[in-house]
Formats: sequence, C-alpha cells, structure tokens
Amino acid sequence: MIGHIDLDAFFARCEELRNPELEGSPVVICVYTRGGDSGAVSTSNYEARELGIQSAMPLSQAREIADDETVFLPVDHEYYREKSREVMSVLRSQTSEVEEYSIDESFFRVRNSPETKARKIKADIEALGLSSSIGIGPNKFVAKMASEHDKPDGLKIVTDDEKKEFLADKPVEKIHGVGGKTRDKLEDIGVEKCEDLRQADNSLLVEKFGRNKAASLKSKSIGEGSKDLDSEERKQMSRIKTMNSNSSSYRYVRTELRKACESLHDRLERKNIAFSNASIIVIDAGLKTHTRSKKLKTSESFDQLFQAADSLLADFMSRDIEVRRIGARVSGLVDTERQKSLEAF
DNA sequence: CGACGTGTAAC
DNA sequence: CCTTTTACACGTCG
Repeated sequence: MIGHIDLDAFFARCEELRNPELEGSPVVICVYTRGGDSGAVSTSNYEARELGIQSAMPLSQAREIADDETVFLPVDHEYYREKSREVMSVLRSQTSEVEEYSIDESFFRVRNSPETKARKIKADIEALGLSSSIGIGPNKFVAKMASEHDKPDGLKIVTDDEKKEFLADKPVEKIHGVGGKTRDKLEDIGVEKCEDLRQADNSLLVEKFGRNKAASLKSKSIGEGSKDLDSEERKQMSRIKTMNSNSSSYRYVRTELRKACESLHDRLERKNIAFSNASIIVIDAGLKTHTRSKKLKTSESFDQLFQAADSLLADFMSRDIEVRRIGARVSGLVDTERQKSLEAF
C-alpha cells in the first residue's frame, strides 16, 4: 500500500515551536508585499482557521476578520525547510521508499502492518514537536484523500475493498486536481459528490472536459490511482516579484526583471543547473498572467538568462500594459555536474 | 510534430 | 482586496 503524510498547519506550527507563547492564539503566516501594504495568507493555524482565516486569502481580508489575539508573522522559508529536513529524515529512517511531494507532504510505500507503521511515524514526528496526519490506501490518490479525512492529528487506513464507499459521499472538490472551475462545471451537470461523478454520463463528461480529463475524473471517482513513487527531478524553476508599484515603463520593469533573474540565477548556480528555455512571467494590474518564452542553446550564465528575458520583455512591453508583478522562469534543466561526468565518460 | 501561450490546480 | 512556485493539459500555429 501507499502512505501519505501531511504536516498539520506546518508553517504556523514551526513558529509556535520557536516561540511557545504563540500557542493557543490564532497565528497567520503571511507573504508581505509592498512594504506590508499588500499580501496574502500563506498558512494559518487551526485557531485562526476557526476565525475563517484561510490560505491564499488577501491579507486585507484576514485583518478584517482577525481578533485582537491574532498574531501575524512573515514567512521564514529557510527555517521551515530546516524543520522539513528533520521530518523527512525521520520518515526515511522508517521507510526507504519515499517521494517528497512538497515541503510538508510525502508519499511512502507501506509493505506490511500499516497501522503500526503509521503510529510509529506519527510518534517520531511528534517527538520533534510537530503534528501530522497520515492516510494509507491502495494508491497515492486514495492515500491523500485518507490523510485529508481526519486531520489534524489523523490516521486513516482505507483498503482496496473500502475505497469506493470511502469516496462516495466526498464532495468532488476534495479530489486532487479538482479546483473551483472544475467543481462549477461539474455542478452544472448535477455532479457534487464522488458518487455522482461515478454515475455521471460519460459522453456528457467528455463534452464538458474533453476525453482525457473526463477519463481521469471517472477513474478518480472510484479510487483508481498510481502506486509509483515519482522521481523528484525538477523540470523548471522560476522567480517572480510583486513590484512596489505598478508600472508601464519598460525601463522600470526591466530593472525589476533583472533582480528576479539575479535571484533565479543564484539558485541555478547553487544547484549547478543549466537551462535551455527562458521565459518571462508578467502579471498585469488586472491580475491577468502573460508568459513569453524562447528556446535557447543550453546556457548557464546570468547574461544569457537576462539577455533572453530582457528581449522577451522589450517585445512584450511594446504594447501599453500596466505591470503589477514580473518574473523569470527557466526550463529544459540540465544538471551540469552530471553532464560533466557524462562527458568525461 | 515542436514551440509557444493560456488556463487550471496544488502547495 | 489578490503571494509564490511548480506541473501539466490543451489549443494554436507554422
């Protein structure tokens, strides 16, 4: 079977750990932009969720519904990354086959006694001061649905025989890959629960979503999914920044783009990664996203990155557009270390 | 068929 | 009012 582990309110819990006085109060971890004037909620602890403060909520809105006990803190990724590494190494000491899915989630293979294994992992993580929810199922999709099922501090095992019933009454938006848009379209055709989806007319689904997505939705409705633990090779890397004020000046946006490229290139350099595609990401004042990209010969220098990005920007800014956020992205990634050892061979 | 841009989704 | 980073599917165009 496959297990899925999810750390409960991870960023907020990390902050509580280094400052226990926070415990019991609503805690909101924030991404601040424009000197704190603007921003969004990254994570909140369960006390803050009680107040209705959710991930991705605009900070202005979170401030409105907060009480005077509520503590707002800036994200500290480096610190959470450190804690995450501790957790992942505990997990790897318990199970050898692990797929780190994000900073606070992993899949792992379970060969026998799932409940004992899960309890052991949860206890080890608790010893680090963290709370986790574990789901175990016949594949990754069901495992993830199971870990979601009774968090926080949850443990849910769903067997192959149980999976259909387990999913039946779950709302479709709980399905990984179904967000707001897909939920609305499903609602249009009277599909609200997984059970409705299982019984839905195939040709109607194909009409709404196309053949591939229709098939994928159907298979999820009955709890089918992959058991493979995927490689963690990164396929792209990007850096995007909200500018201090919106601008339609190419000269100004260009200096911000340069900063994004510098920061992106630092990360590429640290990890010895070359790239063969460069893009810019522009988010306009209306929050609409635009991307422009071009294929390059395999490159690794900052100049190659910035020159490519800048030429895309010059082209894009020739029309009149008010820019809010600007960023750069690279793909076609190549590990230069491995590349060198291959060439030597 | 490959390159490119957009939309959707998740963390 | 509205962050950041990654992935993938799909449509279009040449």
